[in-house]
Amino acid sequence: MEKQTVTIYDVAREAHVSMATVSRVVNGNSNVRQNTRNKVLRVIKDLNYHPNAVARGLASKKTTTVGVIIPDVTNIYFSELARGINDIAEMYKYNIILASSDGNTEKECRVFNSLLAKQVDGIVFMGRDVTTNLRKAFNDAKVPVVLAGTTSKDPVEPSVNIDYRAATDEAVSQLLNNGCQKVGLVCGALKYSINREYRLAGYRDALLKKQVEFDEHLLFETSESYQDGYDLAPRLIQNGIQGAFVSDDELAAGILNGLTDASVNVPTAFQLITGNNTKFTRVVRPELSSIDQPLYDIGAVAMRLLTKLMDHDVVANKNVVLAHQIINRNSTN
Amino acid sequence: MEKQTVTIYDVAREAHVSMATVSRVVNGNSNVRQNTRNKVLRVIKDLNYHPNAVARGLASKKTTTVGVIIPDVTNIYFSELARGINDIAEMYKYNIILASSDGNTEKECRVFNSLLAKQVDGIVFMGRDVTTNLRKAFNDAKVPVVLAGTTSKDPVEPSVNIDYRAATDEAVSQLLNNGCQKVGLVCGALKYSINREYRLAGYRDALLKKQVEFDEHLLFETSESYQDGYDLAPRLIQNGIQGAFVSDDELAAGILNGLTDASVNVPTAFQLITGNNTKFTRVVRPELSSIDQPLYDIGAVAMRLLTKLMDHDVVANKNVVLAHQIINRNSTN
DNA sequence: CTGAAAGCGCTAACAG
DNA sequence: CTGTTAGCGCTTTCAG
Repeated sequence: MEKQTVTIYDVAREAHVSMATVSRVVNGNSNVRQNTRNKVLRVIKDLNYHPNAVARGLASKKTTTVGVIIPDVTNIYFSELARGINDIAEMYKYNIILASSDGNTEKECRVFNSLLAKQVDGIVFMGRDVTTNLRKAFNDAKVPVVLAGTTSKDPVEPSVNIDYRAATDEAVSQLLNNGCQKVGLVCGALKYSINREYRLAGYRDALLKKQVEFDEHLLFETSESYQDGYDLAPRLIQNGIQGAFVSDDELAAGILNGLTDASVNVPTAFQLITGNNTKFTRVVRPELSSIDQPLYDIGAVAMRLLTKLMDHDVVANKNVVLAHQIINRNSTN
Repeated sequence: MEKQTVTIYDVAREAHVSMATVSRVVNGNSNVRQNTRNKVLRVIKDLNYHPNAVARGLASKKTTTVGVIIPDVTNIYFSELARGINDIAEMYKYNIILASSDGNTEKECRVFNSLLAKQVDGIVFMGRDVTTNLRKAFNDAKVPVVLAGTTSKDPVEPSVNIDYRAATDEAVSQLLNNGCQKVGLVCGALKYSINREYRLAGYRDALLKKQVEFDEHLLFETSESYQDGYDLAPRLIQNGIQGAFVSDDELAAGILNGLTDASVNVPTAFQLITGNNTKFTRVVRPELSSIDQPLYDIGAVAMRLLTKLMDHDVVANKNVVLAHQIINRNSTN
């Protein structure tokens, strides 16, 4: 006893009008007499008609669906971005096809193409970099792509970020000013432009201003997990560092706890500033000072930018830079 | 200079075969001579043909897309489930349309219907309960729905969970056995069946076994946020409790820190067991003892179950209950 | 303001 | 093994 799907044709027949008219009222086209509209609306309700978005997509060549590529949903940095993206997408009546990339560059390309196959109207990309292959795919696509919280070597694609370089500079400068003789930079793989072109550069900027020479032993490249941070703590101490800027909050939490467990007091003996100001900064003790990135807003603005691009609106600035600040809690003096 | 989309028809023409044949090779149908197949494959590559999933969806009435309803992506409990769902969906070549509900019952219904409009082949629902309206919508839908990490009053829809009642019972029993005279239950709104029908029932089970009388002053209904937990800590102390089972990890983290800041030592003066064993349990100090829910697996199994349902496979048990355990860390003796 | 008709790009019998 | 032929359910000119 399969319930027969009721189509626009059924409605048209029952309402004694044409499919075109039904289509018009469904789509809110004003060119329909009020009387006719009401009649159709009634039949729609009676028949419990629901437009088929797939058919609509095929006919109109617009799916009102956007693709969102995310490295890992369980990473709070990305999920905060995703929430901003989601809320604005919803506001503009777009659905989201979420695709995980695992931060795997090959998979990024694969899911990107699968998103295109689904005829999404646009794509928001989150990742740690944009590889040459991926950039090529972006260019070949006939739908707009915007990067959210994601940098690349050159800012050729539309994007929304904070100024990571300046932010890192500020954080490191503060540490230096706070009396740390040696300040470390702990961050993810330098093969990623976010770390190499922005954070490392900002770190060097700060050093330069203080006329402190760059020492590669104070640069710690690691994966950004709690455990990695915890394990790294002893090495930090051995290197005679009194402070560090850490790219990721979970990583920083690990370092903090590792330090504490090694009886190194934070912030007395070691100061820490982390990079994302996620929930983790407030859960640990002492609470972590952090660069405050407006993650939700970055996602939201990125999605808003995408809607403009999809509507072929003119956008003055395709590379939005949102404001950041440093929030001092108890891991700094 | 819009690039013209190349269709199956273009491929057919260039390869001197029919659309049907092209369709066959694209879909891996074996009924094609190797020679023909190669010829078509070459043309596909030459023309850079990519099948249009929307057209395919309309023609075949299957979109290879599933809907996933989630209260909040930034909630680690749900995002861990989502990861399991995602990975298995990927394995079975399904895309995911992610829809946020904000835990809002009315919105749950709305997004459910919008998912159906998109012609998803099935839906995984995450939430804190299944309202009557929603259940009605589930029943009226002609695609399968499975609940992941989500309970309801009666287990009528397919679902994957742990035995929350037994788990709560165990946790509370342990607290009682550990010498806590008064054990509190701190959980989210009792209007949700997960709290009322399962956690509270489990709490009572434990009490009964120890012949401890139920005291409603030891039951704390609250929203599940870090701050709420922090603010709740003083009240817990005032009520003369020496231990509590807490439904949510962020909530528990707040309580823990609130207790610590009020100079109440955990676990000496107060023991805590939390419910989800997420990252938060290991980031705080002392580390939190917890019920260990296999969140990833719950999501994964739910998605696997959905694939079976979508394929109309026979499934023996539509209400899967996965094993849990209690992990003792440093918030219990 | 309304209707007729031609697709959108693909799958799925059915024939051969 | 391959081709023909209908649609899938809807939008969209184009007439009127």
